[in-house]
Amino acid sequence: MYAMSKKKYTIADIAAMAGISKGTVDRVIHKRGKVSKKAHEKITRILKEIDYQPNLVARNLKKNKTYTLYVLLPDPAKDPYWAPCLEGITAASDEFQAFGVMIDTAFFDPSSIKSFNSKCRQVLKNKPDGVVFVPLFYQEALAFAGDCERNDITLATFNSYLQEGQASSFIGQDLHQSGRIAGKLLHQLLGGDRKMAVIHVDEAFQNAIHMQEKEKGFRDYYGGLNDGSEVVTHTLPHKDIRNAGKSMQHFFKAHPDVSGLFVTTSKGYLLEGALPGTHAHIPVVGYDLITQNIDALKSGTLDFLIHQNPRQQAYLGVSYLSEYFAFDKQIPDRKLLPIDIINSENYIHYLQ
Amino acid sequence: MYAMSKKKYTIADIAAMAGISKGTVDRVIHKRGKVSKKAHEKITRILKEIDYQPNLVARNLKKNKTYTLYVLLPDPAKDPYWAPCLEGITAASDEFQAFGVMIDTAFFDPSSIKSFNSKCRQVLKNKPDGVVFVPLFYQEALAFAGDCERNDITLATFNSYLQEGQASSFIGQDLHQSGRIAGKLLHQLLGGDRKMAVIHVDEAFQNAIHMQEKEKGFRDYYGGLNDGSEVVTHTLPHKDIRNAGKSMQHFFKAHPDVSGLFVTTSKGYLLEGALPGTHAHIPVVGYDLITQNIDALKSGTLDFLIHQNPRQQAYLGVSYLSEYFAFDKQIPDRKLLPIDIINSENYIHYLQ
DNA sequence: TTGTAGGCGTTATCAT
DNA sequence: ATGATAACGCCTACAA
Repeated sequence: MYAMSKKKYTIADIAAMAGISKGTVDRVIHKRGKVSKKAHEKITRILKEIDYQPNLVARNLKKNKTYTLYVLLPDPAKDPYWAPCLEGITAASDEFQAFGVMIDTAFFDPSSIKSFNSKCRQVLKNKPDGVVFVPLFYQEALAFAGDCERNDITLATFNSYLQEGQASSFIGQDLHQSGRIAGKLLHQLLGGDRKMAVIHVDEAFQNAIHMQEKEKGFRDYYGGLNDGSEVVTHTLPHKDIRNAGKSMQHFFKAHPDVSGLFVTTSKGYLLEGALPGTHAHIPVVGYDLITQNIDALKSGTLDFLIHQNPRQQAYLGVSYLSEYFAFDKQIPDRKLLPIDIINSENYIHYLQ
Repeated sequence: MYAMSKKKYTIADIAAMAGISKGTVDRVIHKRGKVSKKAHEKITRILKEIDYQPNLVARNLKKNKTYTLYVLLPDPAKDPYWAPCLEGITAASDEFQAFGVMIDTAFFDPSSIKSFNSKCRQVLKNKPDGVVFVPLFYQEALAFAGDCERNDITLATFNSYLQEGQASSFIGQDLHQSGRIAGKLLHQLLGGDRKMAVIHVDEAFQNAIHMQEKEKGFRDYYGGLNDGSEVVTHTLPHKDIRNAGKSMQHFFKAHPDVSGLFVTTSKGYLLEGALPGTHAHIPVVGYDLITQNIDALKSGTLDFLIHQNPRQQAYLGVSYLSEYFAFDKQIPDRKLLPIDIINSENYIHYLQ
């Protein structure tokens, strides 16, 4: 029989034990000074002895402050990747509004720096206590983070990595490792000594760093095999997206011996019908559970998806700040989520 | 700019708006009667209008009750599968003890019904407010659930399914579907028209239902292919475990054409060195992130593991009951966790 | 340096 | 049927 919790003492209890008033105990607990050495020692000893845990409920009620958080998010209407974030935000909002945390959300256009800057100004004008945001544009995000710091606004970022520690927390994934995972999956499907292709497909330049990290991880994995495997890279730039089929045909003409594809963005579904019909099926690993990708998973165009769990990222960002304000919890400055492997049989559970 | 939270009203606010005292408002909110029709109507209308949300912090402080929960768990020392549950329990304990929830844990021997019954009696004697337990022994667990219900003890179960709804909640996985996932993985690795084997390896009979469900899912998947695939089953009973190699050799003599294995328990690592060296590598899918399996994953004996996330199951069980008592939250009567696919590159993120 | 007296929002009790 | 009041544990202001 293994007990994990113990009796709870109140400040009044401690005051009684020490033969001193509650006020003095409180001063010791909060290190406000103005306490005699004797009293300080006695109380400190008791606190240690009983491992005093303040009643957060009472503390919170007393404070009775309401905190405002802003979430700054790429518009899900412009890129469905972000849609699940709303669920996560709503869940956290429901959970913490009872504790006085109010959450507002603002969208920016993921293809417009101007839109981002404009929303940032709007958010700053509202003087929230905390901000959770996606630092899609590195320089601008850095500037915004500086503004927040100067205004004593606590920060959490997710999805994209901004900067070491500071006042800001990061929630996301190890992109390099996710590239390795993609490599492992294709290696498992195909065996060794193969020619593999990394395909970068995206409409926006902000993903460049993401894509590079993923590619590095992928190459890292295949390089480690030392079995004669080869990796080539093909980029489908912005304007070519509607001609994905054409572009891929050219690519396959130049590399007829490629036997597996790694698509570094959520645009894997574009390969539907763009792969040479003459070949047997070519295994493809992609990213993100957007509906088009799930359809492609079911139809067999895509074999595996890597899930970045945007819902959970947003949920955690909001939760961390909420718990920080409501319960004085420490904010972890780095939280890497598991890298989920998805196929046509287990995707459903991740849609929630 | 998308707002998700609204202003908060107190009972005093409402009383003032209605020109009535707080006491009457409280009576309406809690349906205690002894309120005139006129007052009732007026207050109800206001409550609806402002969508009144009681301040849970204040309510909780007022109640100021401490709740006791018991977790009844198979002894991790007897089966390492359960070890991560302790982390989950500790995490939930840390989180909720500030809200007056005390959590105790008791272990039973997973191979001894007597031990289970004895611990059950011990738990009942302590008259906790809630119990989270693993119903490993169906009949005995049913009896215990009945005892709890009679003693007004709120229940949550995890890992094994006990019974429809009632007062008890279930947290676990869709085992049938996890069998399908194993099928899909092997199918992805091997292609169609193959002979596959389901291997049941276990020391204890309590897993029988689990293993059956998983096998059904697996056969269901392969049956759906309609491509000439075949599935055979081999059971390594309790006493043969040390002779896994021998038993598997016999099996392969009878079925030399088997090209993939699905091990329905956490004992997949026993196949290390038990597979015919003459063959090329035979793909194996197993269950659970215990250290031996992870080693086997790294060495290449196992290709994929399915993660049942015992840590999260225990965490959620405790959390649900804690939130029920501390915040009057409803307990979901069924929570199916995602079925995580693990290989040698992504296991690390699931260990913590 | 120390003690005391409210008050946060909700609820239970006791008068009215 | 209704209203006033005290109490939960913590914290702050003010008095001693």
